[in-house]
Amino acid sequence: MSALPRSFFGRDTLVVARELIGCTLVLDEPAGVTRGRIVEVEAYQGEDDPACHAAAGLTRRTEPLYGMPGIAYIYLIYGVHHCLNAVTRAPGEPSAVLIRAVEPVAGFDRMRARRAARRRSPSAIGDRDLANGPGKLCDAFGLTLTDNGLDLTKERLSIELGAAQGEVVWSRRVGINVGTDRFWRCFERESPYVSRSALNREVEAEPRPITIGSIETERAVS
DNA sequence: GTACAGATAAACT
DNA sequence: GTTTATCTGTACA
Repeated sequence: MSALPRSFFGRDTLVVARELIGCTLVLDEPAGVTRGRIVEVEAYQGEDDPACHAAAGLTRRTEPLYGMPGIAYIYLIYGVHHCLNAVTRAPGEPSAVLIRAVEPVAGFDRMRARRAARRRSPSAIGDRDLANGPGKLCDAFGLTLTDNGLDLTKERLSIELGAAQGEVVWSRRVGINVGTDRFWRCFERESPYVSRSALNREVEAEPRPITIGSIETERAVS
């Protein structure tokens, strides 16, 4: 297997989001390889998307969003957790896919150790809870602000092609107070490895209309 | 099983 | 000084 090329990421964000479902996030370290199947993502697209960090325009923080597709945009949220995004579309078109949950495939011990290291009590962490959320995922893969700007088409952290399993559905994005009209979260409906907030959600099935290249005309579902 | 409060730091106003 | 694309422990059913 080889890393997805830059051309994969340099497309419409909703298309990239959908096709990332089933792909494998790969961390290659001297200690071993850590792998997880992506089962849940969210799209954040353009300065016109009020929930996208680029809605505030180009700043030092949002600079990666305006850069090359295939770059990792990692930021700290609530002062505690990190979130991993893959930058999409062409340079100057700020957008990204937030990787929200993966199904652990390899490197269980490293994931468990890194997750446990950031918790107060040493209670056991089940496989389902290793990476079923954006913050947990970054903990499990050891990703921090120092990894912001990593090139996902290179060796250390990459994504390999894969296919979704079962039904794939879309819902509103979570954890935000604006832009909630957009059904831009995509996940495997039957996967036990999606985040808790993906359960019992109003969803719509595929196929859904996608207007390539025009976020203004993107359908809002009420 | 669900519900809630609190943690904590970087970026921005 | 305010905001934030979350997780965890504790409480209760």
